[in-house]
Amino acid sequence: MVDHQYAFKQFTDYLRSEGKSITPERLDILDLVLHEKGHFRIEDVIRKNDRVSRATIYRTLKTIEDAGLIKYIRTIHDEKIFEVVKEHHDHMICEVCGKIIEFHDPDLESLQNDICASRGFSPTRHTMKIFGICPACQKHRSQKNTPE
Amino acid sequence: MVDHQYAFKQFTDYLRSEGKSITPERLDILDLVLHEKGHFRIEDVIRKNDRVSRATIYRTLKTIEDAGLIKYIRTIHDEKIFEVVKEHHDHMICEVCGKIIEFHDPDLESLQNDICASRGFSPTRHTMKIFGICPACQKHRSQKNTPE
DNA sequence: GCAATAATTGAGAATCAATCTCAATTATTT
DNA sequence: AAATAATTGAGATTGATTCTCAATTATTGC
Ligand SMILES: [Mn+2]
Ligand SMILES: [Mn+2]
Ligand SMILES: [Zn+2]
Ligand SMILES: [Zn+2]
Repeated sequence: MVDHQYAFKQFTDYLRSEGKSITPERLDILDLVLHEKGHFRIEDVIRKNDRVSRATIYRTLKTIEDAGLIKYIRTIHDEKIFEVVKEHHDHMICEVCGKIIEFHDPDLESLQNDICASRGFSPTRHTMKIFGICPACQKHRSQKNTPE
Repeated sequence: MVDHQYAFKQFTDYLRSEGKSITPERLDILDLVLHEKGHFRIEDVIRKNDRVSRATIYRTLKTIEDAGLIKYIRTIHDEKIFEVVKEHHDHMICEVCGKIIEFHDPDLESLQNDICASRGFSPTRHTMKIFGICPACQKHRSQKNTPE
């Protein structure tokens, strides 16, 4: 998981370095976000919070993103899905149930860097999403299709 | 590039197989799209066409996408960018000038498949985007930063 | 080819997430 | 604590995309 105290320090350091104020609204949203398990949508944050306005939630999520503490991916239906930034990883997304599986492969990462180097491209970050069918959904399917 | 005649056949076959009509509007949009070089936006299609309505353009781009003839990626600014589907490839996207560089690496592809196999995930497709700085923009930067 | 039937189209309305406005409030600085 | 600067909230606005439905066009079966 993520060390909340460290995340708060990161965030307040970022705010100070940018000349931005440290407000209860910003700290509340960060706190809420840190308590989310896995992936979440903006509407989740709006729903779970009755104190901070919609406008400030949008503004603050962008600020937290700029601080490097959250990021988002897009589902197969093009929905924005946020997550707290941990170690770098990529995603497998099930096209049947929508489940998101995180993975990390050092060989993949270094191969990507090699490919960039060979083309003179200087990479800063990447996203990779593999769409397909997760193990659980494969089981369901094979059961349904099994003749009696 | 892409064989236009073959693309039209693919599209009309798809339409027939789905019980959809073959209309001048649909063929016009496909023709326009096939003549686009590289990547294009919906607004480009709307601008370049004065015959077909906006609503039909949206509907038809989705239909052409469903037929597997175009797909889209998202830029760093989250804009939808379409392209005609050719051989599979991935993208490097310059964060300075927005340039999109296509690449394909067989080792990368097979490594991805291995990773999926090891986790019991059955992949159907993937997208990978590497953000960074393209060779041209690196030159500009080093020139600007060079002391006189 | 022609009538009957089914699908598509276009113009504008509607939707909806995201952004903007600006006066009131709150944080920061001195 | 006062002065200054930044932020917030409520609601308006935007803008891309989708929807509506009557008019038009394509398809199907003679
Ligand atoms: Mn993740
Ligand atoms: Mn491409
Ligand atoms: Zn699944
Ligand atoms: Zn560039």
